[in-house]
Amino acid sequence: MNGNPANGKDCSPVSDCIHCSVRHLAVCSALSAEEVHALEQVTTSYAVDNGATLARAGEDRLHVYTLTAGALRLVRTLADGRRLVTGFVLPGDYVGLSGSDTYRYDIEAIADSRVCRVGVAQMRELRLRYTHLERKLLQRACQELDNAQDSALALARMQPPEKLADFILRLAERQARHQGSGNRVALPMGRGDIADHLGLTMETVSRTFTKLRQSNLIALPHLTVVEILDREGLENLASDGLE
Amino acid sequence: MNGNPANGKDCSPVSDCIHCSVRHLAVCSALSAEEVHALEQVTTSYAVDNGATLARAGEDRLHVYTLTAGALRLVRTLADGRRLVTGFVLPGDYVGLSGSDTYRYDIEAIADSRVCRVGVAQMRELRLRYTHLERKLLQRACQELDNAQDSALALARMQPPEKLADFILRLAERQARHQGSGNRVALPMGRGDIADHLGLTMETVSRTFTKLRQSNLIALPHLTVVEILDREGLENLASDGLE
DNA sequence: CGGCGCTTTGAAGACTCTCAACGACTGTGG
DNA sequence: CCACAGTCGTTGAGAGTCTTCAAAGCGCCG
Repeated sequence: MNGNPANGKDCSPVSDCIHCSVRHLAVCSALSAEEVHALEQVTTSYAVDNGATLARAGEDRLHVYTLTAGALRLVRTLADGRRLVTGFVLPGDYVGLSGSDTYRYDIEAIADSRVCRVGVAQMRELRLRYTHLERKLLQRACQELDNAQDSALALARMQPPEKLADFILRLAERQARHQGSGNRVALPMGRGDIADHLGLTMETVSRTFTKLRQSNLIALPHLTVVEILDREGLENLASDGLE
Repeated sequence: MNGNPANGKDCSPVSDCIHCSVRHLAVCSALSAEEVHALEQVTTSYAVDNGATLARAGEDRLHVYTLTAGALRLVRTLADGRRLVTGFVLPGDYVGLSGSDTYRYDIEAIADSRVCRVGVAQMRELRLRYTHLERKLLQRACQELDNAQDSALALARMQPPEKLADFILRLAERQARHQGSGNRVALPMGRGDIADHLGLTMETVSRTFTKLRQSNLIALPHLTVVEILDREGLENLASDGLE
């Protein structure tokens, strides 16, 4: 509810990137110890409460972020309230690859989170100074582009069970980067968020979860946890892409 | 029909980038005259017949392309034939921003075209040598990312008339970069391609065209030409994005 | 001029959405 | 510790929209 991420407590203006738990995942991994030091000078680490908004669509794009803990959602809203959740941000992800001067989506925390914030101007300077960083960002942008195209395929042409299977598998793969967790997938987002990410309604998402459960493809030990029972079956459903 | 782009005739192994008609639009614009010369050494300009396939999904990603004339489509196909046209490529556009070792879509010519082809290895070398180029590619990747997110919003949440209005306006904007043409938009792609780009059927696209025509928003002087009669009305339909 | 491919139009049907009520879980206050 | 209220998710019935299937129209090229 608090629009301002700076909540006084739990905000360290100078960070400790070297010991960062997601450094191996984040774009910072492109930097040497010395270069990381330069990054620290312009980085602020913030705690962000669940439900807080980091930025709103249309505002001047003043900062870029790297998530170190928790989860964010990127949301675009049409005039009449129709929503698209462009993406979910997990620890190690970078938010700031855009050609626009203004934010193109709201950035909202869906769990108690922690972000590293850098001004776009400072980031630009770092990019110019350290070509590794620019290279890493390009690489990241290409990956996100691939990812966006996968999402588009799902949005345009898949049926609800296929969409959900695809979503679960891709989330599982992303989480596997952190914990080597096998078949349990955490769902930090609500059913409505999943619906707005897959172009469905919350009701359809709910019905589809039950369908997958009744088919013994997944189990739902908790509202926020999916257990993959039949990975092959899920992958089969998600069609696994190309012809 | 011809899978091999090299058709013998009309293929200049050494190009003339300096006088290229789309140089101001393409990524090459980041290069100095001298640097362009280095690019020329590794570039081949090909004529590509309408209907020809430049690459297939799954093949090793050996080349990147810049389109200098004509039009291409990028196509992903599911096992059962469902298609998504990921995007249309117009002169000046770059095809090759991907994190994958293999092509993620078929690249097909939908008009008699001409491309500049560069090997990925050579391109990588140029990127390392000329940081302008890498910077330009990052900028381009960010723009494409923005674009992909706009497409996702349309795919997920817009209704057919909104999708089509949005599509026409965005195509018009892209074509305006070339000819300063005002209200006439060329449609190099067929109705089926538009359908597979917007997540609809060909029939729905056709019906929606007639609807927009009957609403006096557009005219269709030819199958392949749209004339925008009421730009404001179209933009209104397309909702123009944010809340 | 005739044939072929693409597009348009029409009618029936399937699917998801909408609307509505029920159920489960969480956190709070008595 | 229990009861309760609020939020979020699930389940059900009906309606609307796009799709599917089918046929006719149009333009292009031989």
